[in-house]
Amino acid sequence: MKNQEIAKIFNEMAKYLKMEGVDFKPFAYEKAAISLESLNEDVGEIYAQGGIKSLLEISGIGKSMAGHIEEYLKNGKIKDYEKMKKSLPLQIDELIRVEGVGPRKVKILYQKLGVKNLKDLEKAAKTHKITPLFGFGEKTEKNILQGIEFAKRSQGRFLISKILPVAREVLEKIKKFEGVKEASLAGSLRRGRETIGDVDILAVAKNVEKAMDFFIALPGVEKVWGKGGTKASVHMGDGFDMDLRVVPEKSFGAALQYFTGSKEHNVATRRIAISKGLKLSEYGIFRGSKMIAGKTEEGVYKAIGLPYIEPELRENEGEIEAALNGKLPKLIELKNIKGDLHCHSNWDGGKNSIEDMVKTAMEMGYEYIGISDHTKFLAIERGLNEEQLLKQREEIKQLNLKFKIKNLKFRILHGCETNILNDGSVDIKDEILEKLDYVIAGVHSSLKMEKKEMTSRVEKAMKNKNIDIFAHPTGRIVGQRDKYQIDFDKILQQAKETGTILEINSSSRLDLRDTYIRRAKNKGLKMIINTDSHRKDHLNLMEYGVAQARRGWAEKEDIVNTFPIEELLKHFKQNA
DNA sequence: GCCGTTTTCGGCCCGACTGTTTTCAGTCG
Repeated sequence: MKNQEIAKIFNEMAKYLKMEGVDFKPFAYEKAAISLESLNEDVGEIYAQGGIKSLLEISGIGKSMAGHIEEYLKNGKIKDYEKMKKSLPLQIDELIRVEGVGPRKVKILYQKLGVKNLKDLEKAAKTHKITPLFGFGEKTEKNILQGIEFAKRSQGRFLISKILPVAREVLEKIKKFEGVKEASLAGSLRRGRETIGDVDILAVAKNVEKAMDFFIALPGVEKVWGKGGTKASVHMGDGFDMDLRVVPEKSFGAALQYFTGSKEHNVATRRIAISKGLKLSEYGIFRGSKMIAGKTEEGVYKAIGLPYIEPELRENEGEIEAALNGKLPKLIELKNIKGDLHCHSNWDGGKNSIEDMVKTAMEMGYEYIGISDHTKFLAIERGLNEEQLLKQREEIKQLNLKFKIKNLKFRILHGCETNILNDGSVDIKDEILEKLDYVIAGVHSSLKMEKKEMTSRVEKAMKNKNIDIFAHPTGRIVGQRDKYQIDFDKILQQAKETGTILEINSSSRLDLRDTYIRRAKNKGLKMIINTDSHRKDHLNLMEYGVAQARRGWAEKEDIVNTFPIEELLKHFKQNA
């Protein structure tokens, strides 16, 4: 599918246009990109079927965009884009990732200082070349350096939701390849970590050579790093590396255990093996030279006196002790989820209608969905005001009625995502919030507030008896933004006292993150896993929130949207 | 650059904050 490739180019063209200070055009390019991204059919297919004319039917695609698409499909290039790159040859994406640096600043930095990439930018900032520039200053320079630090930390790692679908596709192909008996993902991807460096795949194959050749010739492979007797390594067009290791069948479990890691967990398990007079390696468990286990992971753990430990727990953060004492958690599973309560519709900045969102939720086997559009403070998301909320409530009421008539067991809940303002109040009147089924509140502005101030700001919001869920509690966005300053212990305490549910956000926020989830669980708090969907296909992100929850040792009972609706409602303040 | 019935031209994605200014541009959500 060329959809994503073209969308990426359109997004970049939008940035170039922004650099030039062009009005509105960038928005048109971004809109076209979103449209392509969320298209279910292959744009190449659409074009092949109906030519330019059918391209024009895609929303946000006009004459000019259709022309670009045609050009790309035919020549693999878009002339206008090539021209832009030539006139300003720099790494926009990289530079823009630095918080506080946007397209306009990038252009100035390039023209005045020749900054082309992150490295140039860092050098310029460190040698204090930025401060004297017109429109810049000391503070900007300092912020840039901080931004670079963050960008560096997250470099080379990819968000799990970007990688897992690609990795799964490859895995399926390998599994189906002739002579492949078994195959599995391993590494941090299998442990469900929020970011992934590279993908590890293990397989058992009759003909190692053939399996390797198949692997390195897969579509999406951009470069082959190498191919040996047991391992092949490639670079994918999506930007990450992927390894395939072919291991003997009798060692598959041991290898899987070893390559799943983490390193810390492996050190601990090997230590236990040693204490029992055994040797654990990626080839198996040995007593002297005799192999006593290794075909399956379960067998490996059993041989050292442990029950099976779920991959998400393998961080040597107490899972070994828990296993020894029979106290391992029974982790929540994706299939336990009965609904999603943080979903946006086209009433605000979302893409799909309430009905479309509902339909998708039903197809997923959910029992309920909660519509929680932004409220008025967030102008960019076209947040709803009091009046609009009431109007929306009417529409939801009608839809619910329709389901009842059709005798379908499904319910739409009506909520909203309010904004916690600087003083801890929210932007919708209480008498309106009271009427909704539930209310989400989140911090969306003044993120650089001081810790004490931010903490009491949120504490105050939690005390509001209409606010049921505190969304994305620490404000971080993976790879983009650090969490804001907040006293998390105090937030946990306040959540406990007020019965506020903490959200685990499945989108690129993945916030709460694993360690915080565990702290919340230990405190006996209830959480909810939501997707924060802005369009229907985002509803699928749920599994990443679940993975994060599993890493935080969460069980079904800790997560309120595993409950049937009647029980779920009991956890909201007004019904408690 | 896209879109459309209140418009085929003139609206679109706005408001707060920051850091820089001396009245505002750029960035962010």
